[in-house]
Amino acid sequence: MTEKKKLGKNKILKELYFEESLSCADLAIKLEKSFPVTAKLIEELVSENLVIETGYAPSTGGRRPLMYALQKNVMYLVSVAMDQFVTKIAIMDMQNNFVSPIEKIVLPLPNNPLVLNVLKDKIAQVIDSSGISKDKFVGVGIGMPGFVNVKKGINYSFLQLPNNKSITKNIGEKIGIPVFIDNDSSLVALAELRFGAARSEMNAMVVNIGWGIGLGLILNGELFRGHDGFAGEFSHIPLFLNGKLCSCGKVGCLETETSLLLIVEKAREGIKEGRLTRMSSQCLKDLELACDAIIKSVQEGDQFAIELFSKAGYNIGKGVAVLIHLLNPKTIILSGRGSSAGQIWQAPIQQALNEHCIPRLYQSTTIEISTLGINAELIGAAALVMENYERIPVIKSHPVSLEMNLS
Amino acid sequence: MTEKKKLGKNKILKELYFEESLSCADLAIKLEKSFPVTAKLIEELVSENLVIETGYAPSTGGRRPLMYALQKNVMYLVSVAMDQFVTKIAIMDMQNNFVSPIEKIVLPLPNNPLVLNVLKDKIAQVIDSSGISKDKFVGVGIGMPGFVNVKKGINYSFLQLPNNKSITKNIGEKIGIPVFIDNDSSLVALAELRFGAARSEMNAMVVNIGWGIGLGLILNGELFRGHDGFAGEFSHIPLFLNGKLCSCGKVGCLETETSLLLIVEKAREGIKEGRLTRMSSQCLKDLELACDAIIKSVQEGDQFAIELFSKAGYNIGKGVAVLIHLLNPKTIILSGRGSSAGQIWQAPIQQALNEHCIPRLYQSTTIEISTLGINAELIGAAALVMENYERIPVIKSHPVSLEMNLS
DNA sequence: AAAACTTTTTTAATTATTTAATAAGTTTTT
DNA sequence: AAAAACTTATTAAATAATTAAAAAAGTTTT
Repeated sequence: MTEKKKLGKNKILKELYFEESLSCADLAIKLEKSFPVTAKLIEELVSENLVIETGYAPSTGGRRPLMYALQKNVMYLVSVAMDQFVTKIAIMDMQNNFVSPIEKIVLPLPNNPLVLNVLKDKIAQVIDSSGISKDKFVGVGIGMPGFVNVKKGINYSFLQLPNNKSITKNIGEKIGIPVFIDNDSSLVALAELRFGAARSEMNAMVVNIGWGIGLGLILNGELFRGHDGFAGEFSHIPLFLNGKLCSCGKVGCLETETSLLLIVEKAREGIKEGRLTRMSSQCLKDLELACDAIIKSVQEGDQFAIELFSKAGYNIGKGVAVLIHLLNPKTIILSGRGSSAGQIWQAPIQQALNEHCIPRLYQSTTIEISTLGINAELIGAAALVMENYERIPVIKSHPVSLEMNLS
Repeated sequence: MTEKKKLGKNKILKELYFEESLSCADLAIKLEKSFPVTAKLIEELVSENLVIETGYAPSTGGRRPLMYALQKNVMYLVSVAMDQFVTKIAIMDMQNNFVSPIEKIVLPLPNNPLVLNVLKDKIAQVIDSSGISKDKFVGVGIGMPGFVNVKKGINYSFLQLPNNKSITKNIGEKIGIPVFIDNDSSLVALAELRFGAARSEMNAMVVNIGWGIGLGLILNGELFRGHDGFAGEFSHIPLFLNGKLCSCGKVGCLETETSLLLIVEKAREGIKEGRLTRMSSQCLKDLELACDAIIKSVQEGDQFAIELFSKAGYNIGKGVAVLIHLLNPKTIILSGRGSSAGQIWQAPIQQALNEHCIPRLYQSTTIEISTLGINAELIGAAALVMENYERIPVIKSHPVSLEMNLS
């Protein structure tokens, strides 16, 4: 059927997005289709100018495979990464390149009824000023903190519409392009799974070290979201008997003992108390800059900064010990803003595991630092759109235009 | 192909085991095959006397579907449920009935090199004395505590063979029937998923309240085992700062604050200290009988017994709060030996969730008590064999014998 | 340098699935 | 009460997919 064929073609495009370049044999296996069927679909995609032949790959002991990749300048993605304070918007191509400068706007989410409209306007503006025709956009992917229901397109924490209406629908109607949303930490995990340190991993925990401690769970090779899409509330597991009130209203959450927010606060306090450090109270005023400054100090060997990260790392490790016991992952990936501090995390986390984990369990678990760093969420937002690519109804063929032939 | 056909037939037999009775239309959907193909396979299975027509089901608004079920007395399962002290062996048919009395032997696992041989002899003996011919047994399913690698057939905690050789292979060679092993709590969860309170659930946590606090995770409708098969080590998550040494060598594990073992110990202490209760130190001597006695006392309203369960329940609740935050399940099932105490668990666990869980999360999670009770592990062990049924190579046709026609 | 082996691609033969048409039994609607 | 709508079952023809075999292009071994 023509409907089934389209699905097959979309799957090929999706696979090529995630893998960059594949042979017909590879694709046949991934699609779980026979070789002849796959070859035919590819042939059609090539004639539609959506896919190109990229030449022969080195032989693996036999005939060299002819490789295929996505055509350039034919499809684009809009990716949006929001945190509690700042929102970043970018346009990405099918090779994971940023094709326009990353737009950054200050947009505080809590108690801000204007967020949705500002966001819509900004996305529209970015698309407009890119000069790329709208029908070349596959979709908009948005990552945001809070309790996000992916299927319904609702964020129960921020950006709420009256009657819990779908914000993906709302934005989509304004922009004219399909919209997908997910929790920020889930998208960080998705980015790591598809393009980062967890690539092709079957069981991995991606810890998003940011203003809170987020978690994206990769189970059986897929992002796990739970029954309502709220899985991964790592920040608020009750782990400490410290009597500290958390932003969520409970007491003793993991977040009360570790997070970048806490580190910045403690740094500010320390300086006030006259701790010896290369950091100044001046450079810690703005939250984002403060965070960058502390991480820089860590890398320059500042003892106070290292102490702050070590303590935070140990407490993350206590949380990770719980994860390892419950889910027996192959690897733990440290990602998000805080991961740029790099190897500093390893020792204190490992220490916590030594103390709180059954040896057999932690010995077979590795801890790795993200290579995607601060852009993980943006990459994940783009990946989110392509994860859903089969389900996007509109698929246009792109005939070879004159300019294209000339270029 | 004949190989593919066999696979399809085995899948039908498997589906009928788990669902008891299905129409051709149901099976076509489950197998993801077309109606004609499914109908043909069923026809063959009927003529091989493996499947029987059970008449017409009530109409759901159209022609009444002809239902199919597994033939009786054609296939049997051996299921074995081990705990640290006692091992139970049963023979089950395809309708989940125990066709022989459940054999119970005292068999302490720790530091006992004889376990494997005793187990093999006992299984052989049970099969022998059943009078059922060996070729009617599909397989042996065994649940056991410890770190079990399902695929490799190894238990790293007990029953170890030299060089970490597969115990499933070892037992299988002696018995002459395929053998499968899994962790006890995983099998309890499997039983609940297939025949119990978690039936057809997509996301559920099955808490196995026994001598420890086990956990079986049902994620995306399947039993989740983790990278090495060790997922669900609920008993040993570091949750308390109580300084109590756990059997695992660590400090502050969940198990140090809740388990049936702890309840029995505390009951014994309480009586020694002269607590007012209907229990006597006499009836608490034997561990299993003690446990039964305390649960009976709870149901009879004994205040001391209820107090013990309430405290244990609250601490289980603290652990469950962690599960809910991390995995956002739809339901929590209390199963295993302790679940026979029934509704007594509800209040203290709910209390702990109120205190330690974000409202949005626990409000959409239900807590249910198992209906399978003490036999959950045995049922799960049988289900384990059938979960793997497609992969079992030997499949015999069972021609209608004379006696069968006469009966 | 030839033979044996791998891997990919192509083609033809086989097999499976979908579709459509028919029929039978039920429920809902008119 | 009869007609319409719906679900299940059966069959045959049309369509599509898989499998098997063979060819092509390389690599490795003898």
